Amino acid sequence: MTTVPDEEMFEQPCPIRDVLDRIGNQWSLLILEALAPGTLRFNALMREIGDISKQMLSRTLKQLEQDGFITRTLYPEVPPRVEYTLTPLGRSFLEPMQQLVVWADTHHGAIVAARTRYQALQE
Amino acid sequence: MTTVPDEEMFEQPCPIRDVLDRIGNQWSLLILEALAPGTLRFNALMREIGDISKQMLSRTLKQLEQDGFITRTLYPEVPPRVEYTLTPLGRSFLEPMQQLVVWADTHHGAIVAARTRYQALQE
DNA sequence: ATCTCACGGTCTACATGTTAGACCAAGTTT
DNA sequence: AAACTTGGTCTAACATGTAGACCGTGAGAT
Repeated sequence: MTTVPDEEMFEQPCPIRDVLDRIGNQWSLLILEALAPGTLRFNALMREIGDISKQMLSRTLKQLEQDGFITRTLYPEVPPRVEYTLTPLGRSFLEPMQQLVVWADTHHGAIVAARTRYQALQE
Repeated sequence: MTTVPDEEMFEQPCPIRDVLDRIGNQWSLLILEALAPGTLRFNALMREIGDISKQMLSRTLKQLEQDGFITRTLYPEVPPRVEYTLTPLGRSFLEPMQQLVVWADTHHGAIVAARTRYQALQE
């Protein structure tokens, strides 16, 4: 399973997989959402998200910067000020993501209901 | 950080968070996508996805079933046959998800370019 | 003048999540 | 009768995520 059988060598960058692996995780999505209203500083982001560790915030921000979703601006003051802002690419991603958020909001009730139903069947 | 300051007690099920925590991960998204064309059996799903472990597939499927995205049908034959199918809820999720896939496909080039640019700035 | 806090991180030890692979029971193929 | 198939579960190794200490500088409180 580490080595893919020769028959299906789709290890060549499948764009969907590549992108989904990056943004398809709680933190990236949440950070992007937090940045949607506007620029935020590191600690402000942390407060906004609430339960992310510094390390994961730092690491995920670095990834998002690498992939061109956000820019990182360091103002060499003291104490240091670092601002994170969505790039046009990042902002363009907000649209499909909003669809997702709307879907989540709309169908949340159905999901909770499904869970309850499932629970009931378990006894 | 374990205990949220009293001021911002949004521990009440934020629907977006709740839903995103579940489907906001590689495997859920990938399984849902694999199931989009139609019903699949356990091992077929594993082959389709390619690099998921049995345990994670099993666990994620159980979650998706709980949340009402898919149904699990066991045919008591031997060897056992188990089929996974999207529910209407699951199918309705495909739409915002497709938007995301289209976005990924469209902007993949830009992301790769951003990575290259970032790499170049590092030396 | 010293004590403490804020800033944006990094580092380390621990906790949790994920993986590969053995194992299961029973029927079908070799 | 030995081996393979099915859909999983279990375990031990490994990868990832967490909390919390720590850093240096400057400002405000004592």
